[in-house]
Amino acid sequence: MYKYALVLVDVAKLGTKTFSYLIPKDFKDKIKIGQALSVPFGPKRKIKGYVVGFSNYLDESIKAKYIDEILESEPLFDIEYLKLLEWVANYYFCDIATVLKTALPQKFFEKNVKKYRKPKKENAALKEESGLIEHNLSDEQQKVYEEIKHVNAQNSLLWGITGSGKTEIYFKLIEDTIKEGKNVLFMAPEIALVSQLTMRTINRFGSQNVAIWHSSISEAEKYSVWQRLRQNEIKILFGARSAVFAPIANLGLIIIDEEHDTSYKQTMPNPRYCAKNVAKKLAQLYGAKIISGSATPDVESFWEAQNTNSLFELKNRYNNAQLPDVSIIDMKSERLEGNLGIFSRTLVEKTKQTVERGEQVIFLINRRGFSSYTQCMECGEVLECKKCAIPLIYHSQTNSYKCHYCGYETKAAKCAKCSSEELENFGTGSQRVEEIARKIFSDMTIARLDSDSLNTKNEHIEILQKFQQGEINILIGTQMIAKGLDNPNVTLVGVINADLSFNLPDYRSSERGFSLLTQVAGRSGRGEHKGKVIFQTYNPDNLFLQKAKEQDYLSFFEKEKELRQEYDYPPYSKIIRIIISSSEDFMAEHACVEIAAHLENYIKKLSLDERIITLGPVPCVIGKIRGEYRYNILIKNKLGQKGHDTVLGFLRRISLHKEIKMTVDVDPTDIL
DNA sequence: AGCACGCCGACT
DNA sequence: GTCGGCGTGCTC
Repeated sequence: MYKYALVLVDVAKLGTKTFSYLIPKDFKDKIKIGQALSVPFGPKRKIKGYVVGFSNYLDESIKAKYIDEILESEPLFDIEYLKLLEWVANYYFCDIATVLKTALPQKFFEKNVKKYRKPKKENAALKEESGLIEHNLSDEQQKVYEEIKHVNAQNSLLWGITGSGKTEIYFKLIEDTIKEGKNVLFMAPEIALVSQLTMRTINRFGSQNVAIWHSSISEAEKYSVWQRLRQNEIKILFGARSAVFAPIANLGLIIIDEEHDTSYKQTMPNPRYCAKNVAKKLAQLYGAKIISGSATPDVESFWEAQNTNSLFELKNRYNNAQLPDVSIIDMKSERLEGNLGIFSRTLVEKTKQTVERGEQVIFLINRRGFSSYTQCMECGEVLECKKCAIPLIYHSQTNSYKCHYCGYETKAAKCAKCSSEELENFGTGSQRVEEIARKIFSDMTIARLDSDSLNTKNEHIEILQKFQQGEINILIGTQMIAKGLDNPNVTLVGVINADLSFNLPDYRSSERGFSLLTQVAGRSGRGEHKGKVIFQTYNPDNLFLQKAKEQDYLSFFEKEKELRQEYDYPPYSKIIRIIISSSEDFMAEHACVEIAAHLENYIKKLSLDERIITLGPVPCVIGKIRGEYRYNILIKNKLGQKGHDTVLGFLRRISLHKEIKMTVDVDPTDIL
């Protein structure tokens, strides 16, 4: 029996440090790894902590105190789980307490933790509709399924064109895993897709032992699901990004659907983890397998799958549905011929024809709000957020101007410089598309779906349901409608401004643009009728737009790979982005210059400057957010784990003036 | 994070 | 003389 318990204390900044506490005699048999405790800390505080290890030795200079109380009778996690958290903290440059805060249900951090009691009622949201339904796989699906089943690789990538029936293969693998007595984590990029998939799964496997985990699930529910997972009462857990941290007992299979989707990466608070990457570690620790799937895989994932012989392809649409016919409309010639509107004549005509045939239409406009910027007609000033260096976006719905970064909103329609009220809105957002569409297609039913149109929680689902039932002729939406929508009656997709997707100053913008356009094109013609897709553009010659028109991922990949290699971008390097910010512009800049110089020097001294390339400092593309001025250092690491450790090790030793903030983003999804 | 200790300016 | 400013450092 051990004398001391090593306790991870629930205090930020002390994340990686553990404290030793004496174990009282009557606690000896009860204390296990992962147990939540109350411990004395400092002269007059009692705080929460978690057991992360044991020891018999303690330095003589330290006088240990006794553990105060056991807060949960059962441990919250096991040793492997702890290793996962430690790995996340190390890799993503934060402390383990921060990871713990993200990973565990908030209920565990409340002051008065009650002992867990099993809920009397079963989860009401999950209604069982039917038992096990057998689905026949097509020959191609069957072949791919067998291959994945017998491959040795831990991670497999299922690359299947839109509508090829990847889900059926997932289901088959889930079935096998459950038969082996193991459990499954099924991740989808966002909540709407999680719900859709959950319904399908329940119809297939029944509601027993299925649970959901994402950011909109209540804390009480998470708490209860956590306990059920720990007790091996759940066989399939569905979830978004945060579900990688759910403590699934006996994990056998992880499915990552739509793996190209950037919402697997948490961008905002620390830990800025990517659930795909965490899943890899999780699979390693528990000996589980991963199946990722997409029609347009992440360039890095595809590259890796190719190089590890773990790429599996579905070439045909299920039921032999044909891929849609895509055409590009040059909006410049449209203008020259006198059409100054946002809809090309072809799109208007095709829309009318489609709706007349009783089929449905989707318009994609990759920008919410009414316009893209508002300019003063007296002095030329563009309305800008006071706290962020980006334009305010006019919203016709609320008749106000909003900052899409900090959420600032104002009704004041006045130029900040000359107070003129002569303002004009330029550019096209989803609300303008809706307004104009309602005029042109006045006899049709039109609905808009973007993050502003969601007044009530269920509105999103209601609109989608109406659309699925054919009550809506035209659905206008931002990228959220490009994902997963499976309506066989949609035969026309119009992309209002295909250029928007490619023009961000970011190394991944081609990839995002290609993937968005391919995904949204894939919504068209999923049923018996062949689909049509129209990309409207001012840059008809854009190479990646051409590739998206041809729906040729492989050719896109080859081209993109060349560019990435030329500029040392992933997969030929790993990126670490350091953002230095401060409310004082010059302080941020000065600190950033200094850090960049020191870092560069350090790397040079180690003679690693050939393989660890530092860029910067440069002002961020968005130079100010929420009143904080921002500067960038970009590191391209071609030295793998060693390079990573070198850079993060250096950063950990930096101490900063209190006016200066440093944010480290490992493997960022964008570098704005 | 808190909470103490500690070393300098204006006050009953 | 002391009350209190928050800079610095420690918490098993």
